[in-house]
Amino acid sequence: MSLSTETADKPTLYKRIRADIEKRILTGEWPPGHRIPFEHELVARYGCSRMTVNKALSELAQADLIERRRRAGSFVRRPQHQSAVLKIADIRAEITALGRSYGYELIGRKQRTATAADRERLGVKKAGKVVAISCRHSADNVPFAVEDRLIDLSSVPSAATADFSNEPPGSWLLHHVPWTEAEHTISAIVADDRTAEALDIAVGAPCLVIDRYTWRSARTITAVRLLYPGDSHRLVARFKGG
Amino acid sequence: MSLSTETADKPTLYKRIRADIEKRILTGEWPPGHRIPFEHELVARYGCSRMTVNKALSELAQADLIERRRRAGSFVRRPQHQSAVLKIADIRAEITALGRSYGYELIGRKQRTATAADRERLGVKKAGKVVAISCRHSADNVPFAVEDRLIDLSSVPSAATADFSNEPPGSWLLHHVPWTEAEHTISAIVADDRTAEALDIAVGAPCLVIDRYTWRSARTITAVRLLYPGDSHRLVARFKGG
DNA sequence: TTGACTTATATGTCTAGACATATAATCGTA
DNA sequence: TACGATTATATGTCTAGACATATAAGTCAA
Repeated sequence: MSLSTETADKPTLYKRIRADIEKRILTGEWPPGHRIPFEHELVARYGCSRMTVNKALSELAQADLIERRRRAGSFVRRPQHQSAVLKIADIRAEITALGRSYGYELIGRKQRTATAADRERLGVKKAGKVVAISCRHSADNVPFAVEDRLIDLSSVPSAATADFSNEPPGSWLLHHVPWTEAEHTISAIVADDRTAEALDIAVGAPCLVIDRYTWRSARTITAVRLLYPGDSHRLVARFKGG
Repeated sequence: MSLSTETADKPTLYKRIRADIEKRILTGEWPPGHRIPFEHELVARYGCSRMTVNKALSELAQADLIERRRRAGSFVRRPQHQSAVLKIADIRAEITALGRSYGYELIGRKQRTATAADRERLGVKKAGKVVAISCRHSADNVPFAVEDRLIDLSSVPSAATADFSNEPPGSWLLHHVPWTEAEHTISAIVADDRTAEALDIAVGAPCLVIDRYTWRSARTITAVRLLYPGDSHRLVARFKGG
């Protein structure tokens, strides 16, 4: 029964409708399972055409905030705790975003025909050429992470001639390879001798491990393992894309 | 210049337009930065009204696959490696999904007026009542994770009388608290005496830590710390909602 | 009570227009 | 050459209709 709807505000009408509904869901006023007013009711309430409220509701459905069922109506969805948005920034961007100076150091780079271990790591069957890169990222001259990467040259031939001595391979790939899919696996290990030395931490200290496997339409691009000192690094994942 | 567009297929037209464009982006045929045909060109190609192609493009924009710029056109976006969807399942669901038997054991439960440490952990200023719960999850009778949780009773009064001796608090909250927001922080530690005993691992073994902080519209609900054996547990995050 | 059939209805998709608005491009001027 | 004003244009939003379709709800018979 609220009025104050006919005076046009700054945001567009469908956005206002969407925001109104979103607010009621987020505050808990309309709990999961609650039926949202029918389109024709919203049309009457906001004094607009059905296409306008339809656009608002469609976007809420696309964002998984509501569920639409023919003939039944639209309903608030139960929160899906099991998915969260994990921000895994490009390391250079991550460090500079923290206001710290970024340092990069190429430790080793080898080009070879893929070994059995390489093939398994990349998930490919054929034995093609690969580049193996190992490097270290630092923040304010303190080791931040060590990276151990394999690039499949049959998918990214230009990586054969790319110069990784100044640019980290992650940044290079981001700029040279089109849209990709990726899978991240996160685990924890304790530092062995080599890792401890590279990260300048004690042997046996905890490390956070990110294994990222990247492909594009069933074609492997790269596999990378990142090791962070576990007590100083944090990965933050936030539910609902905040 | 391809025809075969006037014979109606099973999917609706706008979905077909969206799928056509998505495919070209995913295969790399249209790389990041590439300008997608103008709406009026797509209108001509598909022989439909502008609203139809607009709906297709709007959804692609909402999914961050393309970027739309007034007067300039629509462009393929650069892949955003820095965000991935992390599936953090309810532990019971996670274990049963693996086909293993789920075991739950309440270790301790205390109700108290929030201490300074509790208040800091929950991010609240006022000293209200809280419930502190400690429990253990197991899979096939092997320790899977230990949980240490704080619930703010001023936000969730019904938790005061809830019985957590058989139902894990995470599952209970999922069913009793409306839509929430959450932030996850992931780190690594080495097991101390108490943790090692609870998880049946060696002292000094790596552990993956998830700290989850949950709230609803600026109101704190719960803070939980989950400890997993780091060498046996893996968190999988997949880019682009696979 | 149960199952099969019918009907009402809310959403799903689409059209052929309209005006608004941000901005890339162009043109003109200092 | 550099800067400011103008213009053209692609997207952004919206309307008042239309028909399609899945399905909840009601109806009727076995």
